[in-house]
Amino acid sequence: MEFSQLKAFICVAENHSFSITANQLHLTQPAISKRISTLEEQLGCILFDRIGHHIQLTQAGEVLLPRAIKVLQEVEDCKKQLHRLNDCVSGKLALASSHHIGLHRLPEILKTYAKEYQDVDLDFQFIESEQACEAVRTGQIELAVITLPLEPDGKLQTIELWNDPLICMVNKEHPMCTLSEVCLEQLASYSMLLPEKETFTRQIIERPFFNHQLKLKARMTTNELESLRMMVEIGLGWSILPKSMLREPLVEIQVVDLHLDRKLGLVRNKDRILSSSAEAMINLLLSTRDVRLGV
Amino acid sequence: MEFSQLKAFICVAENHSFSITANQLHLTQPAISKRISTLEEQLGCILFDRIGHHIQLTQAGEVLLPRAIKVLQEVEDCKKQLHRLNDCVSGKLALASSHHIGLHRLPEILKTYAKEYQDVDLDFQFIESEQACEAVRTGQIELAVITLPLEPDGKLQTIELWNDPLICMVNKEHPMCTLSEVCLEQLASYSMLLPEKETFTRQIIERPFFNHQLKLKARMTTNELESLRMMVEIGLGWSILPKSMLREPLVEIQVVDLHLDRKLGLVRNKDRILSSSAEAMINLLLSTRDVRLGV
DNA sequence: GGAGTTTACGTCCTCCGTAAAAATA
DNA sequence: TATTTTTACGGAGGACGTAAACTCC
Repeated sequence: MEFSQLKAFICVAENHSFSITANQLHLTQPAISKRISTLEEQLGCILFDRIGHHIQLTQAGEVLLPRAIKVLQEVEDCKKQLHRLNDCVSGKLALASSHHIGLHRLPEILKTYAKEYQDVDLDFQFIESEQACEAVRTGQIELAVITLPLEPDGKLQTIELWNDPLICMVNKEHPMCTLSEVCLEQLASYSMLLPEKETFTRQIIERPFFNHQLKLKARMTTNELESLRMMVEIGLGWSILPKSMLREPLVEIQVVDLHLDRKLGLVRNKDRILSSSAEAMINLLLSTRDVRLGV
Repeated sequence: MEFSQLKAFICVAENHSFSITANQLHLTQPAISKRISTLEEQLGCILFDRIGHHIQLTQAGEVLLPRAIKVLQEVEDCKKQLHRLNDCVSGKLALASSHHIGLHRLPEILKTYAKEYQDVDLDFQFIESEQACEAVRTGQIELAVITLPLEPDGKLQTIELWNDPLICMVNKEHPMCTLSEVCLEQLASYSMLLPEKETFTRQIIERPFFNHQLKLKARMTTNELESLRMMVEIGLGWSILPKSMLREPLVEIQVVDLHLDRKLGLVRNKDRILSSSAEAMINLLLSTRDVRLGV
């Protein structure tokens, strides 16, 4: 059974005529005749009585007609809804972010989004930036708002949103506080605290020291910047953290020739088609983009 | 959009695999690949994300899946119902009969039928036998139980059910009652009453007199045998009526070499497919067939 | 004779399968 | 390397259109 056959069948049933149907469907009479007879053959029952030139439905035809109409109606609805997908934001959005961003940057945005797009079923979770990239790569999540990786990934599209300057900070009672500024060598001589291995932020921090063949005296690592700050606050050593996290009793240490920052932004899979909900989220995020990035 | 495409789409969505789908549908992998890509092209949207070897639905695919399943379900239901038509008696039955048969032969049959086949929507009407034949010919009614025509009609199938002997009857005070039997010539000399022109019964009555070049002295005609009998009863003349209608104050007159009867039965259109309800009615009517007809 | 349906036949197009390439695990 | 999807190409089957036969009005 084919859609074209059902279309012809319905048209013939409504017009009681093969030739009128042929005109309406822009085909020839024999084509319609064949379509109907093929349909009848495949269904194993006659659909029309041909009483001279008068065509009328058999009992089987009467049964089929309303169902055929319903089927074609369904198909039309399908097409309409698919076309409307582009205009209407709905469906599910699997979104992830790192803890730090999720706590400091996203709350306002998520609030606006949830209010604006109430039809979206938002699935939000905290994942480490690196794991988030992997989840985007495998398609488990659609968007991730994270610390962007230093190395581009052929399968991932990254969009920078915010610049997050990183500064060196210590407890105000640290010996370095007496110095107006320090150099990398001095800094490396003090014990310090690092984010966990394999994190993008750690790579950013380590790079300048590596370039100068300096080895860092890392006393501890942790996976969350919040706990890293806590450790700095209780005097376990210096660290490099987002400037926005500076607060009592921490103070910034000026380091010669060290101007670090990390790029925060979103990641998506190049191979995936964007859902309407994800597209809306991207647009919302872009509207909060740092103007400095635009330069 | 084609059914085969929807089938492939559903199968791929369920298996997350083109190759497994190909096996299940007894096709090759490239065939499935093409079906899906054609469907995507026609719908104007991508249905699956191809993330490496992992296949998963896009938002558009998620929208289409339940609807596609519904459409195919509908189609399956159609086929089932059409196949079940043969086993189940339902639908509409447009049936007609002449007054006389409807009043004397059908009541019991209709009662049985209505009780046995409660799903049938019975449309029963009284029509003169000749008009009933015409209505069957044009397809307005499906079956007619009537006095069968003398001449066969190429488009109509007639099935004899009952033999209805016709006898000559008069009011018991009629002069002919004194005779033990009469001949055709004597009969023709008395005024009489005839069914309306163009009726099958009238043709049957007139034929023997016509064959003997006798002219009937018809005083009146009427379209119903009941009223014909009434006229005979009040002494307007003799008539020829079904033997079953004989009653006080009517008596039968024995006529030499006159053995008339009419065949009662059903008529259907050879060009029309029998509905299940009509088939059931035919079977019921056949079970009441006069055994003498079987000889 | 005119209109409508069916049948017959030639052509074109579509869809499938095979084979090879590209990409991924 | 082995598996999966995509692309390319050749062949078979189906669908349409033209033309003619048949039927009915």
